[in-house]
Amino acid sequence: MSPIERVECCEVTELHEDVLQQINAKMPDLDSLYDLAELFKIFGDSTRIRILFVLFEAEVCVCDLAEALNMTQSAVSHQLSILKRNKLVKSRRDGKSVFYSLADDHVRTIIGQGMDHISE
Amino acid sequence: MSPIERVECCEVTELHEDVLQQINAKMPDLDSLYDLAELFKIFGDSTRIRILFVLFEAEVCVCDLAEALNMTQSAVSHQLSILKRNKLVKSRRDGKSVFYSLADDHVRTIIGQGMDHISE
DNA sequence: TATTCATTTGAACATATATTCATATGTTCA
DNA sequence: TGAACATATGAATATATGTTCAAATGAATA
Repeated sequence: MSPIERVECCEVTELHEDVLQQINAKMPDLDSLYDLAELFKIFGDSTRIRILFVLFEAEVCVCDLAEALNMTQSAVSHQLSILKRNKLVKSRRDGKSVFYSLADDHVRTIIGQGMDHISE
Repeated sequence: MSPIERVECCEVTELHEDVLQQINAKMPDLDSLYDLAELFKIFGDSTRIRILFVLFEAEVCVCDLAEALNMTQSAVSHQLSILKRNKLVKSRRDGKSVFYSLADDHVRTIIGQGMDHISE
């Protein structure tokens, strides 16, 4: 029988041991938690948020996005590549222009929840 | 009557002008967009995500959190202060210990949506 | 095919942020 | 009151990340 590891904090052992075991049992695996953090990190930048809000309204080309956000086309393109790499937007080339749109409506849901939260 | 500003991109003017006006009309004010990004930024760190998952299960003290996450008490405390400052968790002192818990169930909803997304 | 337009990409830079370390604060109890 | 414990906090450090600049790629067209 393996020795029970001592919990060094709060001068308490068994009680905390119980709680910690229950917590560990329900905790998703570390990979999922990292993925989740990565997902939210994508939404955690105002440029990307603004891009997504534009795409809620219409499919637009890169230069229109730059115009709408009053940013350089390069900066916008960099952020679009992040959004695309994470499958939040998709793109379609039409002649010289590339048009971006939302990959799916999941994005709307997540941002909608966030809006609900900040408007209390 | 003010002159209509020229759109410099894609060699197109009126067509894009239309789209941009429609987009601007529906776009939330910049402050809200910044707040939204700030909110998601909080969730965009795996340490904070792990803390929140622990708090989904139980109200725990700082040293138990440090133990559960295998991190220093100081690092956990710093992250807790961020979560508290943004009203995602609340705290309660009991003797020498300080116990943290979720501020409200909105947090569960947001993280739940995120989990739905990453599990495709 | 040479030119122009739209976009992408890589490197450099500046800024933001997570953790560590040392120390301070707050609480209990002898 | 002094000692021990639990937590908080400030400064320093290392890393991550967003924007800019310059240059490359891709597509249309004269």
